[in-house]
Amino acid sequence: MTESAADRQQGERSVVAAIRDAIVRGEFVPNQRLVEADLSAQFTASRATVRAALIELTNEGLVERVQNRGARVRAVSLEEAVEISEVRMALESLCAAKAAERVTDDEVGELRELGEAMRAAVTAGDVVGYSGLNQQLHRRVREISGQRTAEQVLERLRGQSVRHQFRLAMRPGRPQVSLPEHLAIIEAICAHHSYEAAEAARTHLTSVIEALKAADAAEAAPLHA
Amino acid sequence: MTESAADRQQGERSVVAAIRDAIVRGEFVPNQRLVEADLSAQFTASRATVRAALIELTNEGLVERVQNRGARVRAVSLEEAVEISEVRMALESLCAAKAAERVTDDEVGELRELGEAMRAAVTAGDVVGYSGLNQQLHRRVREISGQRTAEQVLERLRGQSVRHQFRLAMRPGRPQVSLPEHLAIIEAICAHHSYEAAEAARTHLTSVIEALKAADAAEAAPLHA
DNA sequence: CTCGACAAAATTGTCAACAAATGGAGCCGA
DNA sequence: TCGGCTCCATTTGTTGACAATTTTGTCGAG
Repeated sequence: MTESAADRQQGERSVVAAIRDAIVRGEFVPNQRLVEADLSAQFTASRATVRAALIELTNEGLVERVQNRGARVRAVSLEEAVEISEVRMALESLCAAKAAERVTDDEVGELRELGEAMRAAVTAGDVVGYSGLNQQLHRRVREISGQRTAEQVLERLRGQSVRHQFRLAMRPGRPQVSLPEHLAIIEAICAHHSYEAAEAARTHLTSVIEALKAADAAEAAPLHA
Repeated sequence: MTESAADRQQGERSVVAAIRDAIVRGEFVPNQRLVEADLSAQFTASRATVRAALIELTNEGLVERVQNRGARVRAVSLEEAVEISEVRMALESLCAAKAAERVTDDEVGELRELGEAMRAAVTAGDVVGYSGLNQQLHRRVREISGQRTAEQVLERLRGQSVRHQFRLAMRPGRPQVSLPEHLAIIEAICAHHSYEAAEAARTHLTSVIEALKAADAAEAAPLHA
């Protein structure tokens, strides 16, 4: 059951992808030990291949490795999630500003469509769909910025915080808060206002950080069910 | 001769360090092919160990790897160096702001001493010493900020751009320009002025970017020797 | 019953050999 | 001479086995 779709292709690349998927999808929970022999059997790859994959995932920040003590799924604390969001704030505002300078007419149309789709998803109460569009928007802005260094860093950080992001998206009322922030980013970029775009990105990430803290506080005191 | 200091210890960790050192020190030049068997012989480690090291260095951005075609030292173009500096601008200003909020009295003394040492090095014309103090300052600011996520990202980027940084430091007149910028960062942090600290960091990195472009343009036209 | 030493099991680190893929040299034919 | 083909040398990808290390379990002394 666990070999969802990635164990038929072989090779290190696919093993990396398979383990990453398992972690991101929550199949492997935080702090779970990742024993090389077990993974080797589960993904029908040699131990060396698994080992290489674990090294790669370690540098992506998804796995923790200690000498002679093996690897485990890295657990990102609230504190770390906030740190990650702060770095994202710095880098996404940079990307938003650059995107506002470089965006083409075609891309303006594309972004506006994305914005409309997001608005529709929120109206329809489609939380999962909105979450996907959300990621799509952030990725597209990074791509348009042409800042590949920032893009790579942000992509890495996304993997680490995806669990917190998902939890956030599920909180009632959250989409209604983030939607106008996203639309503000889109409008600033489409209007080629780089300073405003950066500021809108900052505002959005500040809101994310606040929501992260609030969500954690709420879940730490589950006395209202 | 090439086994400077890292071939007596054994293990993957030391091989990683040894190869990284060789790249950073310029022993391995950009685009040089890194054949696993050769490295294996040079560092007296097995090929598997070398392979693991190359994977790790790939994720650090020092090495490029293509399937079935091996690894080579990654060459960072001027364009990429500028991108890296832009990301550094975003993150170091974040760290400077945080450092200004959290700096202790002891650390204030330490930073001021560092500043004096830098001033002395410039006065004495000790370019290499100044370069070292420079790195020390940037690292210390990152540490004081307590932003470990940003710290890790910046450390990775430093490795990639160290060659460009070094070239910059060697340009005549450069220390005289960057010294006051560094002192401004120090003063803002020591005064607990977070906004000014961030601004000073921005100013400094902007200057770095300008100098990078200028240095490249000058070296592209070497008609004055 | 607790603590420490010792032994056994599990797990990672390392190695050498084999299989597959790539790039180029040389050859053949037009 | 040039284009394309085959074959070969080089290099990477993968596998299984072995060595070193850590952790766990057990036993006995106090």
